[in-house]
Amino acid sequence: MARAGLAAERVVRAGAELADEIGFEQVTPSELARKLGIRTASLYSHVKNAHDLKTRIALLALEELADQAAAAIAGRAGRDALGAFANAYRDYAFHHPGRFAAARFRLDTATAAASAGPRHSRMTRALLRGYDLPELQETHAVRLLGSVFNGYVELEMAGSFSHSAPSSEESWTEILDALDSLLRNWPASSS
Amino acid sequence: MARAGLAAERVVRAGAELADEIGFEQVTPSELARKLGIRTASLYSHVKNAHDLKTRIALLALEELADQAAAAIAGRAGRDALGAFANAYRDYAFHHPGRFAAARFRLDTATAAASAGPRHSRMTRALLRGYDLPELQETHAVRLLGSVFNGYVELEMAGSFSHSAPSSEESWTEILDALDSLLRNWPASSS
DNA sequence: TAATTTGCCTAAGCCCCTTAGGCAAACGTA
DNA sequence: TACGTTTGCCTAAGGGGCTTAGGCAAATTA
Repeated sequence: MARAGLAAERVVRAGAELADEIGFEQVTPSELARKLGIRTASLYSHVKNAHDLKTRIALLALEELADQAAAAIAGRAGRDALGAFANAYRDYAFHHPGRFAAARFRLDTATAAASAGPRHSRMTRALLRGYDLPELQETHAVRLLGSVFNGYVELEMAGSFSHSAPSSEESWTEILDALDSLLRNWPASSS
Repeated sequence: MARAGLAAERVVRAGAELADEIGFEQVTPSELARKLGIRTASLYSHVKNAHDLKTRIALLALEELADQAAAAIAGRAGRDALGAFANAYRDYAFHHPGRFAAARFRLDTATAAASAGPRHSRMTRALLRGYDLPELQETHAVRLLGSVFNGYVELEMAGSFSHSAPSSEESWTEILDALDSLLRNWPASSS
């Protein structure tokens, strides 16, 4: 019999492409159907509804992003790994803005737990093992890095850094240097 | 004559409340009309369209946020000011999640330039004057702080930190300590 | 008081999301 | 090869949201 699932995956993949073309927010059943050259109603054999479509695109993006980040840090450590890891995020956002936005789509708890999300934290933890952080501080550092990567890329893509000198490129490098320095000299907890 | 503008402002204010109640994304002309007890079409005397409505709510939120941040740093310096400033953002997001999301709404260049956005950067710069950063590094630090505040609050509100120990509260304090430490020991540029 | 403006209304068009039910082609199996 | 099943798409239709056009009564100003 014709295998179900394959077609659904093609649809989701087309949705991801569409997201990069017109923005994740603008990805809707009708728009995707237009891209695929079929009637909107026909999409509902492959996807439950608009929310389900966005969720699947988000899951795809999270996987891709995790794969690229994993490849980036393989065989590296310290500032080298930090830069490669951070650039994996930033480059992915640059090349796939719609997918990157999708990766930030709010998933419900169960879906998030089954997604590649946890892989991202584990990789960040692995990255930090190259630094000598007090164990209790590691989670704080994970959260800081996640905040900076997400926050910086979001602001950059919103154009916040493009209307003033110095270039975003330069700030990015300096910020990575600063984070590297911070991780080497993490302050003792005051509490 | 009956003054125009007042009514529009009431409408926008109601829109901001609605955003806090149901989420900024869900704020639409029809939903707002329901809240106000009028017909959807009647809103169009006060607001140009759905996008205009969201833009106005965003501008309102940016102003409010800037006001609160300004009040928070008044008379403070160093780690004290850093904490007060950062908490102003985080508290605002906590008390007004919809408005906070609105403040991150993508404005077109002209609107953004006329918004309270630039005030935010100026305040961040003022904050940094309490630290002895090389002048060329100041912009990088501004961008770092913006990234961390935006990124952390977004991840926190998405629930990313609520399913694992330690508490987000604790991470927040430690991260502020870490940033304070970093600003006091900003690494010399390698380039 | 008279003219004007405001704020809301109904009507209507267009598009989107979603469900229901049908049909032809493709596929696996005998 | 021939049959039955599954798949992938279709049309039809309901419900709702966004938006424009045109009208009317109350409030405001002069």
